[in-house]
Amino acid sequence: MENDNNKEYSIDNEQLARFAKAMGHPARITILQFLASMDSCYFGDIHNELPIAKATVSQHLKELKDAGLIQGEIETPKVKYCINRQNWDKAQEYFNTFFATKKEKTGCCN
Amino acid sequence: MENDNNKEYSIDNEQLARFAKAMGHPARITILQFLASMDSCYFGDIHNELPIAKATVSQHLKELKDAGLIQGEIETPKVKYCINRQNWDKAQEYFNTFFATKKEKTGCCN
DNA sequence: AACATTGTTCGTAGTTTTGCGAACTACAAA
DNA sequence: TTTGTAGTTCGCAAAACTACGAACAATGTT
Repeated sequence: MENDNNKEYSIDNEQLARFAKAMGHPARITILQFLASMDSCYFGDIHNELPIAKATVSQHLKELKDAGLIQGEIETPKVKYCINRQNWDKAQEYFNTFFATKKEKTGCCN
Repeated sequence: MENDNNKEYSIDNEQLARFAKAMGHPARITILQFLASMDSCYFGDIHNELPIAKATVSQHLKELKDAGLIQGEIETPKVKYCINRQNWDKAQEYFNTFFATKKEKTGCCN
């Protein structure tokens, strides 16, 4: 009988991959780091930190928002962004757990 | 005068984004976790853990190798893969530092 | 009302990613 | 020599990503 393992990705792995993917671009890393270093700030300030057009910045912010890492709030006429601390902590935990993976098996080819 | 900040991504941010991007797919997370849990194993064992064709697995492995997170070694007629511990540790440090970002500024919109 | 400010959304273009089957390479065994 | 095993590479297609300028929306100012 074939080894019909659970051939799907676990929810945790999906979630971790999702966080990682959101962090998978230097502009988004820069945005996250910038936001993490303060309470909050406006779109314009973020745009000012980056070498790309505002339309592109807006897109990156949307992706980070979709991944749950940041949140935005309209403060007419500006838009204030900040880290979503809850998910930020969650992401940190995911990464910590991931890198803490211990060698539990002997390896399938020893 | 315009605030002509350093409009480029730092090497560190590029590197972190690179690692994150490599981790930005559930299949690759699964592979990394699998390899991290043992000393090493063969392509076939990895393929066996995943719900995708071998050609696709091979591609994912190549990406992880390019990102420096794993390494492969021919052991005719098989190919043995393992975590690149040096870069793994480096990645871990990058993520740790990233998530440890402290609020040093008051925020540009307080 | 006309204009300025702040961002988002749209349309477009080019690149990259993801995935697969088929073909191929390298070696070992029958 | 033919066959089998273990993976990689190729060629292709669909989807997603990255980026930009232009157009737009929402509000405030003159």
